[in-house]
Amino acid sequence: MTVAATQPVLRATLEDVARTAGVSLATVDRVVNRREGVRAKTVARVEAAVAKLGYRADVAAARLARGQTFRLAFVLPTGSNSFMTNLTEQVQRTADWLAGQRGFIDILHVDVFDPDVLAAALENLSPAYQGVAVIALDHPRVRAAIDELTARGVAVVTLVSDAPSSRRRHYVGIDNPAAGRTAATLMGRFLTGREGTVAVIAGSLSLRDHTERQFGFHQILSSEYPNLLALPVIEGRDDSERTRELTAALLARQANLRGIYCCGAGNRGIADALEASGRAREVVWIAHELTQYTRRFLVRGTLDAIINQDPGHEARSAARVLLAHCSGEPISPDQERIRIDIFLRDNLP
Amino acid sequence: MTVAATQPVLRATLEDVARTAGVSLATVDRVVNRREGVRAKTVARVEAAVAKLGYRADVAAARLARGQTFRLAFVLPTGSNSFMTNLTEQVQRTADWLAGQRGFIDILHVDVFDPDVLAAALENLSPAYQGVAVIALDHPRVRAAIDELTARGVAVVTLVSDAPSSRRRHYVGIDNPAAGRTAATLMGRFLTGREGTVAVIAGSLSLRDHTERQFGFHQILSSEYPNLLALPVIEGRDDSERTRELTAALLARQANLRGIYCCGAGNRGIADALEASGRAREVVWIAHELTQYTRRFLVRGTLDAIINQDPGHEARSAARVLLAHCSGEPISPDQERIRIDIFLRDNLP
DNA sequence: CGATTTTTGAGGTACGCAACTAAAATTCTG
DNA sequence: CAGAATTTTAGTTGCGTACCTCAAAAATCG
Repeated sequence: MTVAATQPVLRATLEDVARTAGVSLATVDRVVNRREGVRAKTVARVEAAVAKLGYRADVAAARLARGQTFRLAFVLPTGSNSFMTNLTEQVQRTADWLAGQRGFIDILHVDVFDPDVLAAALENLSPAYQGVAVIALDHPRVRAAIDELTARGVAVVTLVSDAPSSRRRHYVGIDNPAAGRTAATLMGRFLTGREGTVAVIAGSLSLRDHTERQFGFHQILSSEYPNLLALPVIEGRDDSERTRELTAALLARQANLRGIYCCGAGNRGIADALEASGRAREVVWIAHELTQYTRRFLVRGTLDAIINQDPGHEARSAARVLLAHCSGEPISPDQERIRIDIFLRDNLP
Repeated sequence: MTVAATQPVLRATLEDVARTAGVSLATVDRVVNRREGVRAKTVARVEAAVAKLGYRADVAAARLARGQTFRLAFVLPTGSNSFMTNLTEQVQRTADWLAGQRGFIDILHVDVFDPDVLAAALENLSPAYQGVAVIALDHPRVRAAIDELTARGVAVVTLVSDAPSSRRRHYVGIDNPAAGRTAATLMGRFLTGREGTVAVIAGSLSLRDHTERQFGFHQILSSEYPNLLALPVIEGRDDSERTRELTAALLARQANLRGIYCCGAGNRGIADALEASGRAREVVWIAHELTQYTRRFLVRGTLDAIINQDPGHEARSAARVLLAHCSGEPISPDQERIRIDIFLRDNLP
């Protein structure tokens, strides 16, 4: 049996470092916090002592001493679908957690789908916020609003939906073209050896994430699965009833429909239409976001796979990134990358 | 635009609560930390003040004041495969992070596959540790060692591989039968409409996680996909060369082999054999754990899907759970559940 | 060399909480 | 009802760090 990395039971403090380096506490403080006014020679002595003792600042003590607090704003959509409801709940949880860490999150409900309303909300944001997470729209006015916030020194991250050309510091969300490609691969492989058409249903073509998913989906489907023909995109406007009607019409019209990829919301409508048609088992249906409804459809076998982004991860990641930016700490891109989850009936959490 | 949950910019402190309740700091402390020796009437007064001011303890200050440190041991396998190497690295990272939080992790390298060696390591563990994470074996002696640690007041969590009948406090890892079922569903659906045999390659039948995966795999394959016949399990002993030979023999023997499910390690051997046979594209291969090798095979198209458990999540989760147990805090099961990831070429992180 | 600048030391305060001791208030006992 | 026993409360200290001031020491310069 070998033991690695055995650490001292008692952690070294700043004072220990000062003693072993033969300097005062103030000097150690200057070196550790990279303040100026210390000779290179002394710096080296102190750093040697730090290395020797394995000194690491106690984050609890540091935070307490610094005493800074953070105010963050999360701009989320009003009302809206199950995914957004979940996201809001997760942001609320994150807020509860952050409250113990000197961070405060205010949730602002805005009609994020109207660029003018969203931009106005960002423009009129209280200057009390050091960080903002926003479900963005890739629209000139919104971009301008984000850029202005950034210029004012406010850290901005986009959440779920990006505005890539803006000066936001970070995007917290999945790679949507890749999500679309993932859906296409699943669709193609689940339909190996079968010929026919595949329908693509989006919420709206003006939503960047939806168009990106479609793009990825079409890219793979057309290049890898020539047996499947993608039909023109249907806009369901994320509305269940409208989506149900459109799906029902589609099923009536397309006898050789083999699959449906829904890259937006309104899944309840698709389930209704599919189950009413009696072709639920035969048609491969792939949708986005794990919700109470999609979960049920998946278990029942109507839905074949769910592409998911974890709203809990997204909320926590956004908060972590904003906090890191506010306190000048680095972030580890690895841990903040939001994964594209695939859920089948068998690996549901 | 509506704003929710606006919080005070300045957080209320214990002193604020004491002032508004008209009692001393010490009394508030007793109430908040549920110590005895406070009249019911006073308790009510304090709690009213807490509620009114929205008081939340500052975790940084609390940790500092408490001043307790934690020592955790992670018992990991010596040498071993890519997954275990990744896991070790992630545990090391977690240790670095914890060092700033008054927690110390020692990594103990042990031959975890030998029940006697593992049990002995656990039995001889220094009493300095308040928590232990161990890649367990479900073996009487190991169980007994875990139970004794628990009896001694040490928090034990099993990592990756469980010992369900022991008194471990928690299992940090995936649901292995579900992982096997997930693999079977992917296999079955990728092979829709084709008939033939499917090989199952395990590391060793004495490893609980491997047998559980097989169980789940067979369960679904036999009930849902009668077109596919599972061959008797091959033991590759997690060794690439041995696995290569076995796979090559298998390919030579079974002309109608349609799929390979490898629920252990040794994937490099499978890739070699498959690619040498020229049937890499035709045979559906599903494996576990995303490593530098499996990633390459997936991108190349030799491997069709990876079932993964995130070692970073597992390391952090184990540390969080142990810490929570040590300081008597509750854990949120939701966040600590390790997901079964499915990776295709398109959603690789 | 003295004057000036740079570097260092010593000491202090504050952060918000936990844990301890001592004192006050209450209840109980004879 | 006094005095002891007990419960309840107040007051204090210390955790490890950040940040500040002021003076002393050292180095640099003209």
